[in-house]
Amino acid sequence: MTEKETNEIREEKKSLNFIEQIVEEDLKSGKHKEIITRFPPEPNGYLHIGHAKSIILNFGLGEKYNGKTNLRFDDTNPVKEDVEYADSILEDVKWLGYKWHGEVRYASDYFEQLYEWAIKLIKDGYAYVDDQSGEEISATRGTPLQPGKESPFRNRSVEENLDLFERMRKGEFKDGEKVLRAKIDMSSPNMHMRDPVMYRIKHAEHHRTGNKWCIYPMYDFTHGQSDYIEGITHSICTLEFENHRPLYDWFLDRIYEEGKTRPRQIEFARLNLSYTVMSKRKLLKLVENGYVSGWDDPRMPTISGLRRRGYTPESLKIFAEKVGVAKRENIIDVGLLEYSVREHLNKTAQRLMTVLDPLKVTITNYPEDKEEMLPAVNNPEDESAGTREVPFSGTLYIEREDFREEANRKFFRLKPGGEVRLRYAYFIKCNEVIKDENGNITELLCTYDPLSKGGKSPDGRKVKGTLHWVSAKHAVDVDVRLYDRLFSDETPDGHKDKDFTEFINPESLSVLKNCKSEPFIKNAVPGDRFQFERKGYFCVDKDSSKDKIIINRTVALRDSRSKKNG
RNA sequence: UGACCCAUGGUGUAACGGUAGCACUGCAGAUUUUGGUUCUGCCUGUCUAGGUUCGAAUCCUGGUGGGUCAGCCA
Repeated sequence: MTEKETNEIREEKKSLNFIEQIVEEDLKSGKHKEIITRFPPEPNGYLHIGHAKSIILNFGLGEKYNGKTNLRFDDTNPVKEDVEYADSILEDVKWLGYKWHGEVRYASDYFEQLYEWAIKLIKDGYAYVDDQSGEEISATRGTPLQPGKESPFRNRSVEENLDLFERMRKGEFKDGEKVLRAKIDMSSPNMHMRDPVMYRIKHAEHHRTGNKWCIYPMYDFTHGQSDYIEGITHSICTLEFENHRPLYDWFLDRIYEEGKTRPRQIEFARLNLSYTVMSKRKLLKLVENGYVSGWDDPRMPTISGLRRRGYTPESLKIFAEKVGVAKRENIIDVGLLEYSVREHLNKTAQRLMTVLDPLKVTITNYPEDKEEMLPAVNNPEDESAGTREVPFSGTLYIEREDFREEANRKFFRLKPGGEVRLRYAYFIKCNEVIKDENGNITELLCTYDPLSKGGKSPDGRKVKGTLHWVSAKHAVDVDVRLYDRLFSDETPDGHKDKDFTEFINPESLSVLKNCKSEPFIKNAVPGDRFQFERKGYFCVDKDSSKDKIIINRTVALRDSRSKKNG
């Protein structure tokens, strides 16, 4: 290898994000021989693009450093969780292309162990049963500026605590009657250290443990220990858990046994995207109030929505890579997400010609009844994709916007007396414009140049415009759903006095009926992706039936024409 | 008036005490049978005030600005 080549490799080497740096240091120092990360969703909603970032981060780390990544449901609150959500989460992770290590894990599988640790803490004088009501606990917790007050039950004997806690488990008390709290410091400047609740009573059926338990551990008493049980080395979460870290460590300090892997919590900034909302609550509102058709509506920033919209797993990985990982609050331009799909789809998508807004064109000098098949390239970025045959005839459709009666110099599509190329077909010249009684253009009469077959210039004359087209006789009617951003404001939930729903874009969906596509589309099945030449990337929707193909626009092609004024 | 965290072009993200780089966006141009792709060039940045140092985006201190925390949610 030459010096130049090694330099190039060095230059191409991506710099590490701060978590990768920590991982590499831990591996290098021998702190860990192998890393184990985890993705720990609560099954209480659908995953969104922000979760995708986290999934890609965690599983990506596992892959990159030859470690493992677990998938664990943080299912400690039975009243909010549901198998429907759990199933969708599994589907999304699989779709992204990741395989979790071993079986799916559940925090609920650790309830017995957690209970034993709770007993240990009681015995060691680190936990107590509190009889105060929720309101009382809340009122005595203090504020960030003022210390809290100790519970009158804080100094119960170990024996009494043990007895009470056991009876909590047995179901002797009603919801809210008692809780188990950690005995830490009611005057701590960190609110999470003011005797946090470890267990609460909920006589509710759990989606996995059924009615076995009526006490459920809180997140803080569950997460770190679950990490510990699984041998997680790097427990990566978002910034809002930063203040929980002292508590995460406090519990671990009390149960940790020498020689075992001790997990480290690391926080990074969650993803925010412009022109959308990301919180589960708000997404739920969009679904419940019918602003969208469901969690997988192609306008939703959910993984299932993006999938239906036509995004590829690869495109989301490209996106995650470009977005990076850091601790700074951020709002990513949705344009970067769009750029990422285009980048992937440009290299992989089958090209097709589809006319979205048809205008009839009759080739007056083309022999009546004649048809011919013309070869077209399937993907100019991928020679191995080969070619296909596209039928041509004397009656065609072109895009209505590709013709203008009055056109300036910068408009180099079809105009009266002007000549354009029909892609892979012929040069045509417009001779006559036919209109209805209202003055609407209904048809164009053109002539073609037989010598320009294949779109080649027979005499070297320049024809700047190239249009897509479809033979009328062979056209397949399809419905196309055009999507635009769901909100008209960059940060719809960033206004104090206005609800985010006020910024919903009324034109986020428009449906085009009877678009004309070439016959190739007939074999398409839901999920198939195409580039409709000159228009954008599209994806066959699951709503398609045998007699009607329905297509979603993933994203339009970049368009430098609309930015200038051609 | 507390604790913790953060601060680099319009947006993201590097630089680990030694020339502020990359990507996206924007602008200009080349190529082009997609006004796509590709290629070239350009614009724009270290929150502020001190300090340490031969040298500071980087280390220290004070400000300023932003985020998180008062669920028996995660």
